[in-house]
Amino acid sequence: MATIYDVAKRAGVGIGTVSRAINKQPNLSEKTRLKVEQAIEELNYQPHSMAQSLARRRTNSIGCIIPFFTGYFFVQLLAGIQRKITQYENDLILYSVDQTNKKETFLNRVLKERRVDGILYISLEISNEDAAVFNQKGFPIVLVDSFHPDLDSIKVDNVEGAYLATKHLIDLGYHDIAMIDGQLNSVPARLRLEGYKKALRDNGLAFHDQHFVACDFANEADGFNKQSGYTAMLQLLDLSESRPRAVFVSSDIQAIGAMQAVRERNLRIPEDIAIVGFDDIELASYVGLTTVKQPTIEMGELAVERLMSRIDSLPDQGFQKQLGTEIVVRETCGAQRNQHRLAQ
Amino acid sequence: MATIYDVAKRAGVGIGTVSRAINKQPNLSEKTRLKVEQAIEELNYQPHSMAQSLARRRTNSIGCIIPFFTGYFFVQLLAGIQRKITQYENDLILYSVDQTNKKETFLNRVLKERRVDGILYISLEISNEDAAVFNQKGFPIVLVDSFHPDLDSIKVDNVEGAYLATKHLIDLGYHDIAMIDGQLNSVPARLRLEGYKKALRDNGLAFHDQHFVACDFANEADGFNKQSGYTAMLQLLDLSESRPRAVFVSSDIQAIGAMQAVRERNLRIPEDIAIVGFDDIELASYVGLTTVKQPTIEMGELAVERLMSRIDSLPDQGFQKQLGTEIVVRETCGAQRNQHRLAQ
DNA sequence: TTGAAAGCGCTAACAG
DNA sequence: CTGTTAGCGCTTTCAA
Repeated sequence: MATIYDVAKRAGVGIGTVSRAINKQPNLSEKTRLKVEQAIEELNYQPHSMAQSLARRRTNSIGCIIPFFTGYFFVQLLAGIQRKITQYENDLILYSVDQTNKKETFLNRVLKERRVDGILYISLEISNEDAAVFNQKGFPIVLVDSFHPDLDSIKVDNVEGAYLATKHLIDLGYHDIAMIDGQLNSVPARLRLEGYKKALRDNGLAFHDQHFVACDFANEADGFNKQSGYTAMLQLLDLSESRPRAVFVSSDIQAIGAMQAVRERNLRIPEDIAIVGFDDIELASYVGLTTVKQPTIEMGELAVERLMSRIDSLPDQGFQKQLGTEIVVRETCGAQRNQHRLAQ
Repeated sequence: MATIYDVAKRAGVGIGTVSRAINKQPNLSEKTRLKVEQAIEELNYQPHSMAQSLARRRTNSIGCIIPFFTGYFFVQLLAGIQRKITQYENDLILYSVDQTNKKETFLNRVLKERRVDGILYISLEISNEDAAVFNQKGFPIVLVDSFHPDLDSIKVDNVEGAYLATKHLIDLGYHDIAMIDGQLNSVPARLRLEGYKKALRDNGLAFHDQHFVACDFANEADGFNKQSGYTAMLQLLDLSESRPRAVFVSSDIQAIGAMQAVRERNLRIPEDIAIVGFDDIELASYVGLTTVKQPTIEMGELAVERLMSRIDSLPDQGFQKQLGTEIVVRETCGAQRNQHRLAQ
C-alpha cells in the first residue's frame, strides 16, 4: 500500500509538500500541487487515517453512547445524527449500553483511549462526577434527550410535552387521568411525570398514587418498551371500579403495548379508555395514536452541529437548547371519534 | 495525559516492558508485571488507541455499511451485531448510505483509509468488480442479507421464505394471489419474487403481470417501506374486477402500508383480501400480520463472528450460510379467522 | 526476562 | 514555496 513517501518520491518532492497538498493548504505552487496530485492518482494513494489521527490528535469520529437501541425513538435520532456526521465527513462510532454499569466503562474508554473527538450522550443520565470530569478535561460532549446543568444539552421540553398531553385529555372532559411512565431513574420519565402532575394541579385535579405506574418492572430495561406498557396498563385495568377513563403514556411504544392490553380485556379505545402517547414515532400514525411530537431527527442534527463546533473551537459558552413539542391529535384520545374508525 | 514513557519511568523499566505488561504477554516476571501494573494504576494510564492501531496495523473496529436505516429490520440486525461486537471489545462504525453512488465512496474509504479491520455489508448488492477487489486484497468482508458467489455471506433463504408464504396462501384456498415486492434492483426483492413464482408454478397457478407490483416508485428508497406498500396496494385494489383476494408482500413494513390502503378502501382483512408479509418485525405481531420470520438478530451475531474469525486468521474457505425461515401464522391470512378479531 | 532502537504513516514546526 | 526533521504513542524485533 502506497505511503506518503512513495508519493513524494514519484512526484519528486518532499513528504511535507505532499502533506500540504493532501490537506489543501494554501502555500503551494499550482505546479507542484499538480505534480503531487498526479502521483497520488497514479499510486491510488489514500492517507492512512490512523496515522493522520495520531499526528493530528484528531480522530474525526464521534462516539454515540446510547441505551441499547431497540427503540424506534433512537432509530430516528440516529438517522438525524448519522446524516449530519456524514456531512462533516466524520465517522459515527456506536456504543450501546444495556446496563448502567457498562455506561461507565464506555465513558472511561472513550475518554482515555481517545478513540473519538467528542461524544453524544443519549437519553442517559450523567452523574455530577462524570460531568465534572468532562468539564475539567474540556472533553466535548453534548447530552441529547438528557440534561445536566454543567454540560451542553439538547432535548425536548418534556415537562411541557407531558403537560400538553394531559391538558388535552382534560380539555376533552376527562378527569380521572392516569399516567404510565418509564423508569423513574430516567430523566425524561421524571420530567414527564412533573408535567403530568402540573397539568392536574393547574386544573384542580388530584394526583392519585394508584393512577400512576412507573414501568420499573424487573429486567425490562428503561421501561420504555411495549412489554412494560402492556404490563402497566393491565395493572391499571385491574383497578376495575376505580379504573381511569384516560391515560397519558410516556412513550408511544409503551402506549402500543398498553393498547394491546386494553384490546385483550375487550375494552374499546377511546370509548372505554382514552390514550395519549409521547414521541410520535412512525408507528403512532399507523395505529392512530394521539401523541406528543418531538422533533427527533432535528434534535439529532442539532446535537451533531453543536458537538462539531465544540470540537474545533474552544468551548465558548453553555448551550442548553430545549425544543418545543406539539400534540398530534389522532384517534386514541376520543377527540375525533367520528372521523375514522379506530384501530381496535 | 500519561504515555507509555511516563509509566516506564515510574515503574523503573523500559517502555517495551510496559508494552508487554499491557498486552498480557507471557514472558515477564511476576515482579516487574506488578511494578508496571501499579504504575499504570497510579498514573491512571490507558494506552492511546490510535497509536496502538498504527503500530499494530489493527483498528479493532469494524465497519457496517447499511442502507439508510429507517427500517425496523435493520434495527434488529444492528442489535445483534452491536451485541456481538461489544463482546469482542471492538467498535462499531456505522456507515449508512442512501444513494447507490455513495456506497462506492464508503467502500473506497474503508478499504484505503484503513479505518476498520473488516466490514459488514448489509442488504446491499455488490458488484463483481468490488467483490474482486476485496478478494484480491484479502480484505475481510461479510455480506449480510445479500450474496455474492466469491464472498462470505449470511442471509436467509429468501426464495424458500417467499415460497412458504405463497404456498401458505395457496393451501388456504386462494388462487389469485398477487405480490408486492421491493425494488427489483435489491437482491432480496428478486429472490422473493423467484420464490413466489415458483410456488405458483408448482401449484399450477399462472403468474399475472398485473398482479405483481415492484415498489420502484420515485424517491421511495429501496421500496421496502410503508409508503411504497400503501401505494402498491392501492394499485392492486384499483384493478377492481380482477382484484386479487390475497397478496404476498415482500416486507412487513410494506405490508403495514398495504393494510392501511385496504382499510381506507373499506375492505376487510382477511375477508376481502388476505395478506402475508415477510421479516416478522416486532410490529407484525402487534397488527396480527401473518408473516415469514427470519432470524434477524441471530444473523447479525453470526455475521460478526464470521467476520472476526476472518480478521484474525487467514481466509480458510468460503462461508455462505443460509438460514431457514418459518411462517408465523397470525390473523391477516385468514387461517385463524375465528380466533381473534382483526386489527382493522 | 528486559532495554534500546527502529519503525507504523502522517503532521507540523523550522529553516532556507 | 518547499525540504528536513522531530515528534504523535505505541509495538516489535534485536541484542544483551
